[in-house]
Order: sequence, then C-alpha cells, then structure tokens
Amino acid sequence: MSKQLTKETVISLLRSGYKVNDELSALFKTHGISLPQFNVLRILRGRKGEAANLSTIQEQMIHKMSNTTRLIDKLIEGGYVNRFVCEKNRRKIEIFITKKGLELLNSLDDKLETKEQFLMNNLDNKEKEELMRLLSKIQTSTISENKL
Amino acid sequence: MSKQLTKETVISLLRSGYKVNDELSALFKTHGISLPQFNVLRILRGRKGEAANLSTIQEQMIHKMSNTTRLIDKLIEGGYVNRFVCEKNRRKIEIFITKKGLELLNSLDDKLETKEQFLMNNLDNKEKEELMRLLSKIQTSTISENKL
DNA sequence: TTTATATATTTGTACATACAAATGTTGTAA
DNA sequence: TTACAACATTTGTATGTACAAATATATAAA
Repeated sequence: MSKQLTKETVISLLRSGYKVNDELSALFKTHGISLPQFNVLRILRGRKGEAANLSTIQEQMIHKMSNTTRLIDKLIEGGYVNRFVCEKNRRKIEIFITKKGLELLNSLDDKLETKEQFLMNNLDNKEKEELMRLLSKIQTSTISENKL
Repeated sequence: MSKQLTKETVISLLRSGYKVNDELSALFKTHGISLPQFNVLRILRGRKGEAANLSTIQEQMIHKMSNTTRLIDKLIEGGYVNRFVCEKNRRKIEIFITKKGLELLNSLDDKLETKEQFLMNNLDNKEKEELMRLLSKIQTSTISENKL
C-alpha cells in the first residue's frame, strides 16, 4: 500500500515549496518588494516595452492571486511601473515597467542567481532535469471536483 | 551552462508547492479551517493525549509561522483545542486537542487521502520515492547569509 | 535577596490576501 | 436605440501573517 508514501511525498512538496518561497521572499524583501511583485516585474520586463493588461499578468503569474490590482498599486507607489487606461478598450489597463523597475530587476539578477544556485546546490544537472520531469507530473494532475 | 536549468527547476518547485498548498487549503476551507490549523491539529493528535506547548508545535509545523498564538486562538474559538497554563513552568502553555478536534480530523482523513492520491496520480511509487529523494536535497541545502 | 538575563508567549501594528460586490465599459439582441 | 449580458478592473471587508515590542515567568549572578 502506497498511501503513506503518497502522504510523505505531498508533505515533501509542501516543505520544499515553502523553503524556496521563503528564501526568495527574504531576498526580495531586502529590496523592498515581495515575491509576487518581483514576479510581475519580471513578466513586464519580458514584454520588452509592450504593455500588459491585468488579466494577462494574472495568467502568467507563478502563483495566481485574487487581488492583483493592489499588488500593482504597490508597484506604482514604488515607481516601478506605470498604469494607463487602454484607449482601444477602456475596460482594460496597460501596465509598463519603468526605468526604475528595470534597474531594480537588474540589481536583483545576480543575487537571485546566487540564491537559486544554493537552493539547487545538492543536485547535479541530471537530477534537476529529473526533478522537473517529476514535478511536471504534479502540475498536470487534475482533480475532479466531484471526488472531493 | 546550467543557470537556466536551475532557474526553471526553482520555478517548478514553487509552482508545485503552490499547487499542493492551494489544493489542500481548498479542502480544509470547506471544513472551516486553514492548512496551518489542520497541521497543528494533526501534530496534537499525534501526541496521543499528551500536551504540547507552543514552541514544540512551532518546531514541528510544516511551515513555521511567527504568530502561532493567534492560530491557536482560532482553534480554541472553534472548540478544537484547549489551552492551559503549564503548572510546572508557568511561562509555557499546554495545548490539547478536544474530542471535537479529533472528530474534525477523522472526518477529513478520507477526503485528504483522496486529494493526495489525485495530486500524485501521475506518479508511480518508484517515481514518488525518487521525487522524495530529490526534494530532500533541496531541504538540506544551506544558504550562507554572507553570500547574499 | 536583588538585579540582570534568558525563556515562552502574547499583543500592537502594519501589511498581505481572499472573496464578493460594485463600477465602468463593451458587445449584442430586440 | 435601448436593454441586457459579458468583460475587465476596482473596492469594501474580513481574515491571515510578519515583525517587533511588551508581558510574564524562570534562572543565574552578584
């Protein structure tokens, strides 16, 4: 019977996730932003000057959240992004990363990489690939609601 | 160069962790408690009638948090645990799970197991073991503060 | 004993997040 | 064109969480 093994694996996943989350959060905090905020900034940087609207950002976020508006508010307060009403469709907004936002990301790139290396320090490349393969099997697990 | 692979693995870990967290949270929510609260209840059940104090509970929690007092407050409100001052050392508190708390856990056991099975549905036992082995390498990664 | 230090928990406060309802805008059918 | 449904975002509200300071108790040193 593998119930116990399943339970233990689930807990391992939680622990590892929390650890990675906490380590990265601690790094970003020293620069005044949260992990989800960093995530949004990096999504915006990836768009190379093109606007992103709220729903697009939400879809791309690592951890989807219900209140991205206020997350963006914080980034605006910090001067890291701008928000404009979309003139083609005034229901939408257009969000851009600012120069200051890009500078923040640049200043974080190296430190983030160091953190990532340390987190993955005990795994060789083959193990990383195997880990990703196994994790992708978690991501694709679908849970039928009527089975709850 | 494996920087990209490392980055991708870190993100996979985050995603999987969030997914497991969110799925379990959703289940517990239907029963009026949070995942950390469930975690505490299960720690208490594991003590088979013996008291646990706050710091002991905190150490055993999957995700250590800074405000376990108020988490316990909620469990007391719900009637799931009792709290007494420890007479041997009045700085400490003794926390017990109640009958109602045990019943809540019992009513959750099957549903939790179902959730866990679905989350792990795409992995066979060998893969679960391999996943646990790889995840344990993340858990043991130590990050020297002066490298940040 | 008095004072100081360490330990265990609680509380104040600020911030983060979830969820649902509200707002404003667009598309569509009558 | 009006009325209504769909869409995109925002806001109100309640709750969750982090962090530091405060409280209370115990231990140790003078």
